Amino acid sequence: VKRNPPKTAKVSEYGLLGQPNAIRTNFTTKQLTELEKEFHFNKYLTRARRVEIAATLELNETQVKIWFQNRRMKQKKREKEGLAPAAACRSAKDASEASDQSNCTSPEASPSSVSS
Amino acid sequence: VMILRSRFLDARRKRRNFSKQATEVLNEYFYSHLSNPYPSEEAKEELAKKGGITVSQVSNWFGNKRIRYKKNMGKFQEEANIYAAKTAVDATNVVAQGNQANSPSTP
DNA sequence: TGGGCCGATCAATCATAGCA
DNA sequence: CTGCTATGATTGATCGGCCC
Repeated sequence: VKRNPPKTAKVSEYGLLGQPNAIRTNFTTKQLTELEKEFHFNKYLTRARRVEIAATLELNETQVKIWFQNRRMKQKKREKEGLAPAAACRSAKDASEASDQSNCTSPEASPSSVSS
Repeated sequence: VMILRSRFLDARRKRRNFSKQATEVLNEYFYSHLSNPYPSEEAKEELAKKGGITVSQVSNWFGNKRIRYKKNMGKFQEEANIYAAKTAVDATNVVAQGNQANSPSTP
């Protein structure tokens, strides 16, 4: 249960190649939209689906895999903080959290400021 | 360009700086565990409670702190001296040490 | 033995807060 | 008001561990 610290000799041990390695990929809005859509359909991917999506979005299978992984973690985190801090939000026994977006404590404003 | 983004995808970035209390608690832990600034889940929960913030915020704070500290230790020397000695659970080196005016006050 | 997933972290970046 | 720095949050990607 001990998380280690600086174990990773070097997460960034690339320096000795001079090759712009694994730089942060910037997914396009379209790619993100598609990934998100697929995620709501299935939280987990099958090999076939992964290949398909990767091809469609012009991404690596790994990138698609990692995206889903991070997305699942993100959702889990949201669910967790969406209920805990809302202790005094309602009854504290049931947990009817469906998919996403169901926060009582989200004073989000909708600044409909689009384009410029 | 069109990646103007943020408005819909991350519109929640309406951050507010942490309270003095929270910052105090976090820094105290960080500098008193400089050799291993990785609080356990339990420690994070306690820090969160003490600081009045969420566990995620504690994690974010440590993540940012670790990286930024590493990137420019000199810039944090001052606050390091302020918080360090308090709970010298560990006194391993980091870079430049040598001065230790500890045991000032122990709450 | 190899691949996927989880949990934690890293590292770069975004957007705002805060101060001179 | 302007410019720059401090700082909280987000996220693609990595690392070690676990399971099958």
